[in-house]
Amino acid sequence: MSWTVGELARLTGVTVRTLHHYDRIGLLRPSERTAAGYRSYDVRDLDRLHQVLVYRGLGFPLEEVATLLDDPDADPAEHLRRQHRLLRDRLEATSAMVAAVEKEMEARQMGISLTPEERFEVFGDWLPEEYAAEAEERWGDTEAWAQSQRRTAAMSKEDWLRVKAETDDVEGRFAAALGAGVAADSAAAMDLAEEHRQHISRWFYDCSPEVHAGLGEMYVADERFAAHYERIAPGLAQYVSTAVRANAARQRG
Amino acid sequence: MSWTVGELARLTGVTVRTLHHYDRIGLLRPSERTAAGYRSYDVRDLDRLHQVLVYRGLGFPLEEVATLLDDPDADPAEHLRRQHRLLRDRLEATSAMVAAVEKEMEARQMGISLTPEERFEVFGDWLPEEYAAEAEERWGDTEAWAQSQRRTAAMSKEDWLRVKAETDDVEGRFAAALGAGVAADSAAAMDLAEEHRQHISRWFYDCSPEVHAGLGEMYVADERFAAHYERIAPGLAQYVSTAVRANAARQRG
DNA sequence: GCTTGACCCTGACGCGGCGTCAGGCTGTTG
DNA sequence: CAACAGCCTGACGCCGCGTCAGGGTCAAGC
Repeated sequence: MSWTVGELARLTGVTVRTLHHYDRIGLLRPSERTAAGYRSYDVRDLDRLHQVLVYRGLGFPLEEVATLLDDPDADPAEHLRRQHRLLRDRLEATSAMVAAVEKEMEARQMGISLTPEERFEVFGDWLPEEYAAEAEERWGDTEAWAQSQRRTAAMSKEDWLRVKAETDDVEGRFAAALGAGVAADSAAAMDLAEEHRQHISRWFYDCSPEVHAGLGEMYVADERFAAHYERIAPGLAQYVSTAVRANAARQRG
Repeated sequence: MSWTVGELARLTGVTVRTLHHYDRIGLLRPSERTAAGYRSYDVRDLDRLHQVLVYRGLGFPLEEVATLLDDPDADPAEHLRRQHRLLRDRLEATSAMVAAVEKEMEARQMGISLTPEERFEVFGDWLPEEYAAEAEERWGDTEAWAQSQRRTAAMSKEDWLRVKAETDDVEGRFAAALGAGVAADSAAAMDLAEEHRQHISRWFYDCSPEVHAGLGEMYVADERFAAHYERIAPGLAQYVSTAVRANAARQRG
């Protein structure tokens, strides 16, 4: 059994133009041509196309796909293992994004009683603790988010203003410590971190030192957190992150 | 707080060139310029960039991203909902691909005692039942795959040759029936389907009519199955699929 | 006050991965 | 043998940037 371009295209969901292109660049040459010059693809070509499409779907440039598939040292099983690994990475990344979007949605619902102007007035632009549950999920214990939901749902606008004031206070003192050259892993900085942890525990959810350390990692790893702190003072994201993790180690040790 | 191009680029992981581009095409204009003409991005720009990157990551062309974000009727919550939906779709698609690759790997392991040449000699190019577990997963009852693993692991090369001969026989008679104009939902075709089902049950795993019907769906929906049958005779994938499902209905009823 | 080096600007060209004609040959069906 | 679907080979275009080139800006250190 063999196929013409059009048939293969329909079978695999790509366009005829794409197959022409792959022929031209040498990525997938039909194993035969008819007397009239028609491309004729056989089953090996189909197999190869399948591999090409997986790699392409994973974002590889076509030239690299060609070198991968033409490598005589790479057996089919190796391709499968590689593809499996890459697909799982992608799966993880996507579910992280899904979780992040869900948290954003929930955060919005949470603040539903406030008008956009009020929210902006209260939070400046962004309240990092809203995203804490993202860390939670990564470090287990998903009960915390529900807890946070319950507590914050019951909070009045005045409560929110107090939260905001406390947050500003701690963050301001972090920034001051950074500016004064206080080491991020000094006792003073760790005390601030501990205050920060208790602030979260009081207003949002039980924030164990372990969970707090997880948050600390996110303060530099997650662009939104990083941006929040960098906006207050350059280098603050790294500084708070270090202090928080040092404090967590101290609490544990 | 505001940022220069370079700072925003580092913060968000895009390149300066990309930000220039987005400015040029009007997708993300910095809300200010310094006296010297430097771009100055504020927090709203950061927010917008965030949205842009999510949509871009989902594969939207930039122009469409712009219209989405500039639509005055679409509030932020709607964007979040849309993004959530799309991300979940992608998640589903990716995990389907992961499952497919895993099945391929397991199938390879199953045939590990045969050299590639022998495998090719025995199977032609591809044995559809190897992939049955993919259907299994979709219709529950994952015990079947393990059963298949146990049985096939104990099979000799001679057994495989018998399997291959039986498979060819049934498929050949399906093709003949198709060629002879026998209706796919006729009793004769259903008898062939029943034979096919028992063939699977004998050699691989208990294949209930329900599971068989699931396989039947896959024979047209999955390009690899479809290709296998189309290679024997054009239209055979649809034919076998219909016969198998008709037989399943008959067995149930 | 001047240099140095990092950063910013605006063109302009190029490239990957095709989409989309155009102009012409092939092959099956009635 | 006509018609129509499907094949062929150019060739041009588009998107989303990468990558120079040529030149201004700004903070730091001498």
